[in-house]
Amino acid sequence: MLTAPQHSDADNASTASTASTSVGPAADACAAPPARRALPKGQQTKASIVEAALNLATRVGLEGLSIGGLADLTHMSKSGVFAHFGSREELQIAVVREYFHRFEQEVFYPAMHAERGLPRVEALFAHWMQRVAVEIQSGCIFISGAVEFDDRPGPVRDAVAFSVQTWLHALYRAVVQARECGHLRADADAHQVAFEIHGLI
Amino acid sequence: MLTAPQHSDADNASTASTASTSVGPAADACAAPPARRALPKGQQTKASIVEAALNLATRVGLEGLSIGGLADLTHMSKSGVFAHFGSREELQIAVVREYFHRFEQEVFYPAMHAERGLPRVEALFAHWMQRVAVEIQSGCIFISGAVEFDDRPGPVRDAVAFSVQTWLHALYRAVVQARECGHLRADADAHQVAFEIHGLI
DNA sequence: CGCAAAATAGTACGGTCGTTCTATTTTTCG
DNA sequence: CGAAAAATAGAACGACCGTACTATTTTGCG
Repeated sequence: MLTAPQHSDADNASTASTASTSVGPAADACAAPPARRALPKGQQTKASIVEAALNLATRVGLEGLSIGGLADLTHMSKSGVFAHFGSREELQIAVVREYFHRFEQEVFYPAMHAERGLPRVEALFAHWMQRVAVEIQSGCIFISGAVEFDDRPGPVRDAVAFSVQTWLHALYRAVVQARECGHLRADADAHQVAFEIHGLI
Repeated sequence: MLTAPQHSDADNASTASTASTSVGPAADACAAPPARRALPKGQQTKASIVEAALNLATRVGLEGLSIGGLADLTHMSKSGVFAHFGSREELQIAVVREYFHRFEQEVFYPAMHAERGLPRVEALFAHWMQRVAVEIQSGCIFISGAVEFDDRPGPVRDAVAFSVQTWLHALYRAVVQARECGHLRADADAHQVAFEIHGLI
């Protein structure tokens, strides 16, 4: 996990990350040996719904998501889709979380294999750029979400803000480390640098 | 006008700029002497509707505009509001145009009083910043609009794109002039400079 | 298998939306 | 003033939305 204060993933039991390859804590209550149980049908389709929602959201924004639309895309009934989330808001939040999760997987973790310091900062930047390049023509959910929920307080806004801040903080730490390693001038303002890198994108 | 290829304002007859102080062509079919005719009631309320829509849109985005909502804000009936535009899309376009118009008035024209070259570029930038500062906490329609209509082709998107491009082009010209005046190094990429100024905001 | 539980479908309700149509009021102008 | 024209109101429509409720199907497991 990035720098999450707490994530409360236990009570939710199903953020529906495509494959529950347990990135984090890894220890469920179930002490199942290496024999991977086929994940209960439900979460499977829930994951596919979130997948579809993710694709859709990058094009129409979080606010453009509709349960009926997703029902069509996934060839299900509206109520079938609805049942998995309980509300539209929960669905939006699930999408944000999943997006964040992929961001972790595709940008953050790979970059951690680079040496501390400037190389790591550069790796973060490179992976980020790569991801943005793929998304070009669609849109980053964090950005569009931030605009959409700019002044609309609520859980969805919170989820977006949390994700963005967590990411920004990780970027900030990498910059600090780079300075400690002497890769950056000692008088460089780490916050400022992180912010500017962010702004570049 | 900025650098508008053509604007087709004649057929529309009523972009409802608060006061029709005829910035541009100035020559209507009516050859009225200095005696300003009170503008026909209709356009007057249309202008006030656009005004309200402008305020609303900076907070909820172009996509968040609803005819019913505006009807409440302006103490009119939905159909009363509707009649002025004929469609929601037309209303959105009217808002974009009005925003553009104010941008002209408050950013572009004042800056033209500055000397050609760097001073003018700086004036453009300063007025722009000033406007953004006032809008802070609400939002620039051009930016939110660009995000919202990112991949939703249609007249509204076109209107937004046209406005942004026109503005950007004006900025570009100012930069070119600055270079010609020797205020900027000759090898500076004008497009790049304009783009980066834009990015700063 | 067989049965409980989970997943999904189906239907319906109340709400908002953009739009249309028809009346009524207000403005404009000869 | 008075008639034509413009502006506005009001009610109704169909579409879509999120959600709640009740069947029905499918899954998982002893």
